[in-house]
Amino acid sequence: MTDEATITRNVLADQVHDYLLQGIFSGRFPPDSRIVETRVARELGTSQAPVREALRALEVLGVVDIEPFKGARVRSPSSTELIEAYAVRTALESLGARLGVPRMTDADLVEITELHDALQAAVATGDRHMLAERDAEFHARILAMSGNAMLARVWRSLEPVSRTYLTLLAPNADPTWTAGLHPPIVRALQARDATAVQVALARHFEDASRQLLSALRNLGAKD
Amino acid sequence: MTDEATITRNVLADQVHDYLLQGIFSGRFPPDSRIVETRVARELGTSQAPVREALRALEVLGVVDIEPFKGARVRSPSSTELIEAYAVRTALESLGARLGVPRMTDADLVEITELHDALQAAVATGDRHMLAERDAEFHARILAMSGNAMLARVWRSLEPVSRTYLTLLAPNADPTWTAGLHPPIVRALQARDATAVQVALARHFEDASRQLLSALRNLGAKD
DNA sequence: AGGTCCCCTATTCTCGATGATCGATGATAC
DNA sequence: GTATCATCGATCATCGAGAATAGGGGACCT
Repeated sequence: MTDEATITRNVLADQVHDYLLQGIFSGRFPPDSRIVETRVARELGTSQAPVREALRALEVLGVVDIEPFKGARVRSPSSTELIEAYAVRTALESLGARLGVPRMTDADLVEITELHDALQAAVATGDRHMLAERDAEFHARILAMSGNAMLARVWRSLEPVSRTYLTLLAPNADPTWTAGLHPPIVRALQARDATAVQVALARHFEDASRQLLSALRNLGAKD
Repeated sequence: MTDEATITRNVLADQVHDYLLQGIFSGRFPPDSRIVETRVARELGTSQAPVREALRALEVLGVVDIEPFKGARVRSPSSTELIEAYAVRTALESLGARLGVPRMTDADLVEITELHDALQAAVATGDRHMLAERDAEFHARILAMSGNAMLARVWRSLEPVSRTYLTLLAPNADPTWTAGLHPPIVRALQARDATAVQVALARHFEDASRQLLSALRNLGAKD
């Protein structure tokens, strides 16, 4: 999975793809901002073609929106969309837990605990960008245990939307509330209790949705 | 959703995209066969660029596989992948039912019943291509009721994989078994019993997986 | 005979240029 | 003063050609 990624990186379009994706996550390309093909091409010293290919891939991924002859702009997920994505994520992770817990090795458990510690450390620093990354890693690791590659792929396709939330809307919210959501999940995993994990995930989702809604309300709902 | 599709059709890349997708579904491009950019371009009277963009989109969709400097070939999902996809599909549809049944109108119910009739008619004719289409429509309609656009989108991204199965592996199996899977779902919907729908869907999944496995075994498992 | 290297072909990948389309700006008519 | 229309700059969409790469077949060496 990872080695494949390092091999595939001889193609400009892929590099541009990563560049843009990272740029979007880091806030360099904020939501709703335009991405001008020629500008990016000049910026990276390439021609338009690879940029166009990358943009088209990003469109399918749901990260940007392309209108013919008008160009690409970064999608800014509406509040409903964010909550919808969270609901789907939870359903997927719940399936992941049901499949994964019976297969979970001790090594898995150690790794997840470590990732959880890293997540908590990120919460402590208050660095939202890193927090989003750690959060993604933690959940992805749980998904990976399921052994269902398709599940991981689908979840991954959903992740950019959720991440946008954490990096862009969270500035108005207190990130420390995230801290409390994950320990129950870890405890349930340590007990190897799949049902408990599912319950913990459901609570995670409910709390996150609630927080999300109130954060959006404070922001002045534009959707 | 549909109007957007008709608007976007002034761009060659999109037309090529549809052309290829249809070609794959119809068996014109069988699994594992190469798709040569220059050939398709000549075939359609365009240059390579739009073809490349279309292929890249199809790759993200999971329909084709692109290896750098080696080209694109139609993905032939392995049996494990198919079953994985089915599991994910079921989880998504289960969520869809839980969200959708409480919102279901009488008109929804009528439409679903009609789609179910159409599905049964397709079973009767034995036309596998049409059967795949009707099956997709039926399930998509249930998903749509949830009102969760993100859920529909994710499900849609998974659909090509499942459809490949019905059109390409089913030749060896008897398609009539599909007929028995759906009436329980419809009945549960008519009773507006979300839990019953979820149970019916779970059964649908189990039966489909079992059929799939035995069909693959007869075919000589290559995965 | 077996293995290694090199060349040759098919195809991908990239580029720079050209045509097509949009949105805004300003001119004209009423 | 307002509404309609032509024009212009910016940007997208497409093209055709040229460099880069993989895979296969033959010549050469051992």
